[in-house]
Amino acid sequence: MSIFNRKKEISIQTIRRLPQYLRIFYNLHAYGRELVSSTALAEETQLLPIVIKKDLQAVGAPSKLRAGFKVAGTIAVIEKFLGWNNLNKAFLVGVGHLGAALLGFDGFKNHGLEIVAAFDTHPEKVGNQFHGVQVYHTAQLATVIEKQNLKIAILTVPANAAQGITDTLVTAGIKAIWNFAPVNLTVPPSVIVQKEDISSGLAELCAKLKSR
Amino acid sequence: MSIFNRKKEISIQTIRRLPQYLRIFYNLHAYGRELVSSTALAEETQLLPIVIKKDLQAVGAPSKLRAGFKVAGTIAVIEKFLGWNNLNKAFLVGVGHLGAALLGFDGFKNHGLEIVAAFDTHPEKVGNQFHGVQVYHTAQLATVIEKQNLKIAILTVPANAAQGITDTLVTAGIKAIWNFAPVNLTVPPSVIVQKEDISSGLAELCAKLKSR
DNA sequence: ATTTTATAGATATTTTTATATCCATATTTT
DNA sequence: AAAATATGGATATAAAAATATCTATAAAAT
Repeated sequence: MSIFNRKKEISIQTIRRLPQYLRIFYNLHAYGRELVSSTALAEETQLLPIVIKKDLQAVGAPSKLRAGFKVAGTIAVIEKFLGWNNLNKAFLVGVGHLGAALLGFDGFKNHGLEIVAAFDTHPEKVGNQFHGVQVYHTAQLATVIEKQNLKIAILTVPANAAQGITDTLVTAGIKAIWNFAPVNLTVPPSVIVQKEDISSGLAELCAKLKSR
Repeated sequence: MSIFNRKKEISIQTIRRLPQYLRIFYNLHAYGRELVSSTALAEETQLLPIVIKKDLQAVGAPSKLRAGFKVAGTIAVIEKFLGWNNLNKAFLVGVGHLGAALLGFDGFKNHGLEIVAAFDTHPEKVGNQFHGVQVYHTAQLATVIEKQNLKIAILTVPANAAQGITDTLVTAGIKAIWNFAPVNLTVPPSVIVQKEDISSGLAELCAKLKSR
């Protein structure tokens, strides 16, 4: 490996903090602020200034020495890094409590995500709209995916259905699955799976509570 | 600090993996399995055997040399470590899409959590039940908290309301807040805040997707 | 004009977390 | 009965992430 193709890797923890920064920068921008220092951000985020400084430097946020990071420019680089500067079409499978809640979450527009279709098997859901999103029968998955050339799936089905649906998604050419089902999905290496599990957070909370 | 009161700290990452183990152990137990090896668990979880071994050793899971970890005994130590062996009463503030979804999530029983009350300000919600949980007006927060001696709050209100509600909760003597609002709450050091933010997961997903 | 100060920038250090290696032993295989 | 093997247990190493330290500089204060 030469020194030329060695791009500076950005750590996962840094990536996970970016949305938080982005939110704050949006607010600053709305208020007309043009510069903000890492110490000011630290107060807002309850992180250490050095963490913020390194995170923003890692994504190449523009700055002015002794003055802070440039608000507009930093928004641009974070959005570009995450691909949130234009909308990715996605769809959701499993219109249960959580699935419906996600369909109703309008914050996704700011996160580069547009949910264009939903799928379920229950007759009383299929054919209706949830928060403006049309619900199709799961049997139509492959067809709709192909027709609309969709790449991102949000999986909010019960645990026992998750792997079956996943196999269908993979066959249909899906590139990324945001998995809210409490299962470890088996997929080929070319497919990205991002697992979401709130019980981890609850475990953390309970452990801290116990040790008090 | 003497060497005596130095208890082996369990890492946060280990704690966050415990619910996953617990789920698998519940299944194994239901199937009558008495022992399971770290290699078998590794296949199921897609983690490395060494990670699982160290995690389980950290919480003091009982094992049999050359045979694996004892299913029933490991369930017991994990549950005890997390305090999930008996139910903690909790309540939820903010019966929006996400709040309602959480009220409908019956998996909390396995996670040591029982939601006994909900709060909101919308007249059409107050006085009704959501998934069997009574919704009170937010103005009654302090009263209900005190009356039922509640310690854990689940916060699913809009960002702009979060800090105000939090101040009320703190005054009422709440010990832990599970925060789903995209805000950094300010609380006294005695109060635990566990922040939940799905946009971090989405950022991770998008970053991986871009770098393909 | 001069001094002070807050900051990005760069580098170094520490801590945390993940991974690898070796060993003793109970189980399985031969 | 003997040999091979898979495993927990213990320790060592490596990688990742967080934190600290130092420097140059532009802005603010004097």
